[in-house]
Amino acid sequence: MRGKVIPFDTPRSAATQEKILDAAEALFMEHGFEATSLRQITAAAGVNLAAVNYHFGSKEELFQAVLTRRLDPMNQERVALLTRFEREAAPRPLSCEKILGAMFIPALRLARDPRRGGKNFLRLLGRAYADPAPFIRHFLTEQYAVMIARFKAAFGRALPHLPKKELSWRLHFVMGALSYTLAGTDALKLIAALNPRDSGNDEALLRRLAPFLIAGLKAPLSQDDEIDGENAV
Amino acid sequence: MRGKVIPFDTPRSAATQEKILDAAEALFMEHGFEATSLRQITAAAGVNLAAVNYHFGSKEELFQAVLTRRLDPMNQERVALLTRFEREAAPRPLSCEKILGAMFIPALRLARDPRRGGKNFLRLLGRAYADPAPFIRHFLTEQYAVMIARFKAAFGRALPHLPKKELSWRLHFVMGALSYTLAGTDALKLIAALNPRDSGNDEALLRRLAPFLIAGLKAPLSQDDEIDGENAV
DNA sequence: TTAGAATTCAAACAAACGTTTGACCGATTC
DNA sequence: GAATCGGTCAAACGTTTGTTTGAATTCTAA
Repeated sequence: MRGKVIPFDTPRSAATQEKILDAAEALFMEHGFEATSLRQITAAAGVNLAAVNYHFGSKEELFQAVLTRRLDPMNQERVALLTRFEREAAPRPLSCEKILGAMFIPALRLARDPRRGGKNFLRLLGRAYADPAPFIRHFLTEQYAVMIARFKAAFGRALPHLPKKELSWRLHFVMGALSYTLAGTDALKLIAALNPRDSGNDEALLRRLAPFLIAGLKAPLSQDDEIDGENAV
Repeated sequence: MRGKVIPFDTPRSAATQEKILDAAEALFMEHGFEATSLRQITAAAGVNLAAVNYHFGSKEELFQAVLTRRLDPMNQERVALLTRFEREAAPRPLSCEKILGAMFIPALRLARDPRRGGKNFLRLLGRAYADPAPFIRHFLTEQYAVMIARFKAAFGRALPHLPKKELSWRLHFVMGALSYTLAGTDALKLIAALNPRDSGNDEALLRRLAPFLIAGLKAPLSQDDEIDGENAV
């Protein structure tokens, strides 16, 4: 037999699946994919060890399910928001601020909603971005492809003077700063240390990040912007 | 007996140690810490399985040795370069460009030098930044503490209008974009796709990154820079 | 109420892990 | 030339890993 049959969602099945997903989300976030065992997950979820393979097929498929559960709705929300902003602004092109807002607001909403995993999931997502496992990279690339393409087009209209190549790079840097920030164990501690009032919510963090990224995106196109290495090398 | 005795470096010992470090560097870079086994490493290095524990004590200590070998000299070089730039510019404060140059140039030199691991090591470093393992985070924090403090002070002088809190955040974002960029499996492919001429060297990548980050660092201080969520939430 | 499917469960599977051991080799030293 | 020491080696250590199995249990439907 090739492959295995994942059962339908009866009420009973859905309950244990959710317990597994919740426990896996927390543990994968804490220790990463490789360092988290199915025994830890099933113990934390209060279900039998075999339940993961029964309901999800394998550890890898469980990980993908953990990501999909939150990521899919969030990315759909992002595209929908971008579309709405564009319609509201038409026929004028959208500003960088608005576009970045369309990326951040759904993430912020998710971070604020404990029922949807809250901050935990964003940290997991940031970690996944840096994970070397091929199946994770492949999964994320697929999951993000349409959204990224959509936003790249929007940024292209907002920054018409930028060559496509340069834009691709800058968006790459944006994703980097974003995922690193989200993944940050240290970042959350940094927040708490610097501004105890904001402690515990990623919102303040992302609101700090946005102006930084916008300035980078809007940076003048460099003919030859030295980092001044000539007299040093 | 607490701990174990790591032998002195006789010529024979040094040779196998280096073979192990080289193989470990490549494999840790490719698969991460957890997903790389000592058997893979010793097989690739052409040494006996027990050699790792004999020469380094444990897998964790091997990983730290892999990082230290390159990171320690590079960070010393960074601080030395910063000091030199400051002396040359005195009594005027250093520009952001120069400061960032002091961070990037040693990294570029390392990336260009195949004898020192070249690109491989920078990718490994980027990965390590995102690794959840406590011993890695602890190690990096210690290893970077003095360098970061030194650069933060320099940036503080270059951007006197920025509150310390804001500066801490922006430096955090800089480190994020930098490490994500270095770690990027995809980034290198991106380079090759966008500009085959530059293919294979991280230099072009970092030269693109610098202006982006400088613009972010210099971004005006936001009183309340909306990402415009009010009418969307 | 009973047949049958869906789910749970304890137990076992083979494989891989990091680490340790004790015999063995080769050079250096007394 | 015997003793010593640093180093290598094959083999085994005890755990832990993801996955599978087949019997018990719970639910569903006729």
